[in-house]
Amino acid sequence: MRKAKVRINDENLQVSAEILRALAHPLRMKILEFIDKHKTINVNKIYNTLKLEQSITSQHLRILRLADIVQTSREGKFIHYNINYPKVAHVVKAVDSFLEEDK
Amino acid sequence: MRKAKVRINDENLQVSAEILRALAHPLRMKILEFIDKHKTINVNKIYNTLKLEQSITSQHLRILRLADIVQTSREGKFIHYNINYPKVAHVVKAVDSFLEEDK
DNA sequence: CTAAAATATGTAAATAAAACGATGTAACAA
DNA sequence: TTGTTACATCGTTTTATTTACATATTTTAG
Repeated sequence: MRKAKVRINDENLQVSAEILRALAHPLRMKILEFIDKHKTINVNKIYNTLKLEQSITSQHLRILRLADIVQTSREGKFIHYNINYPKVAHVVKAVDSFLEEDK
Repeated sequence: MRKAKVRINDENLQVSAEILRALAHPLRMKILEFIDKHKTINVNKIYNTLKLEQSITSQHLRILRLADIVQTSREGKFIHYNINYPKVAHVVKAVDSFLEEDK
């Protein structure tokens, strides 16, 4: 099956690299997996369960938010995090088609 | 289509993050794309065509080599770089299944 | 053997990211 | 109100990455 090949310009490279950077941290991946596992979950649960510092957790969540990898919704005092699956799928697809043996 | 869900341990997280980090740099992505485009190519062609410094190019290639994203073969004075597609595919698949909506 | 070409590596300086602790803000409960 | 909980952000220190330049290594040509 022949796949479409995406030719990438410098701006795209910058953006793609930024998103990959956001993913490329063990703690962030762990947090993401945790959110994923629960579909939606608040910050307290994340850092208590994973035994992380509150501020560190918030900072990593911020990076994920800025990269648009997660989304939030407030419910009273709580802020629920959930994964932006379309975005993740997009990233995966981008890396996939960016380097593709079958031209 | 239901996909297999990979539960990931700390070591896997570390390894995945390392590979993603190697990918997550605009210049490295540019170099990778260039290698990809040519299937196999030497360092000279890379830095001359992309207008990069020789040592910087070598240093980024080193990072890609250590992450096992590219492979090399020597032919006389020249060292040919080519992409380790199975590895890239593996990374893509890992990210893909790591965060997967369909459980 | 010596010189030059192709590539890699060492290292210092610059820059960026991470961690840490403290403070800020919003929502709610008393 | 005031206090407390949930979360975010700020300022600083620590650590990692990137760049830049010089030097080293390997191979080949002369």
